[in-house]
Amino acid sequence: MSSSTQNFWLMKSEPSVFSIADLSRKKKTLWDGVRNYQARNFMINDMLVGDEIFFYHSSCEVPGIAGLCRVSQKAQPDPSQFDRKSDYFDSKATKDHPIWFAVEVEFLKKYEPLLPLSELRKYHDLLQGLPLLQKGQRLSIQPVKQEHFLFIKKLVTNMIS
DNA sequence: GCCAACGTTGGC
DNA sequence: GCCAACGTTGGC
Repeated sequence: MSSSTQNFWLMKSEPSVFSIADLSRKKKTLWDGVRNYQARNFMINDMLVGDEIFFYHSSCEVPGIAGLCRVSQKAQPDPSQFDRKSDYFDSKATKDHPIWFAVEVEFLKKYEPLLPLSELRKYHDLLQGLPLLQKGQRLSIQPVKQEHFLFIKKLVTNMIS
């Protein structure tokens, strides 16, 4: 994946914690609190400024793709790992040797209504290999193939019009 | 609330 | 390095 061209992603968030509406209000946010090595490595190694991201609502009444954002700053040490009062505090991390990283993301669009997971499942043939649709897939940051990304964008457009 | 699937931890 | 036990994720 580590090319200089644009990559595409899906990032999960529980809307009760941070929703697409929150991002549209803030415009930009540091994607902190990721505590999974695979997700971290995607941020460090593969996420480029300008990469587009589906903002996914998980663990909620209607899980699905709730909007679009993009990487506005490359990965930097996640400050929450140093914060004793944070849920994301990590006693093993030091400023010289941070463990966790975060990219900054910028709001682009809110999808209204969101594109439900149940709707995406109807296209499992066309979306073959999309991590989101794979059984047991819990990764909070997932790569999305360009063809899948464009197809899903089209679904959103058709759904809204 | 249930539970399958997964990642992490820690004893050996 | 193995693997059982545990904690977490997340759809339903």
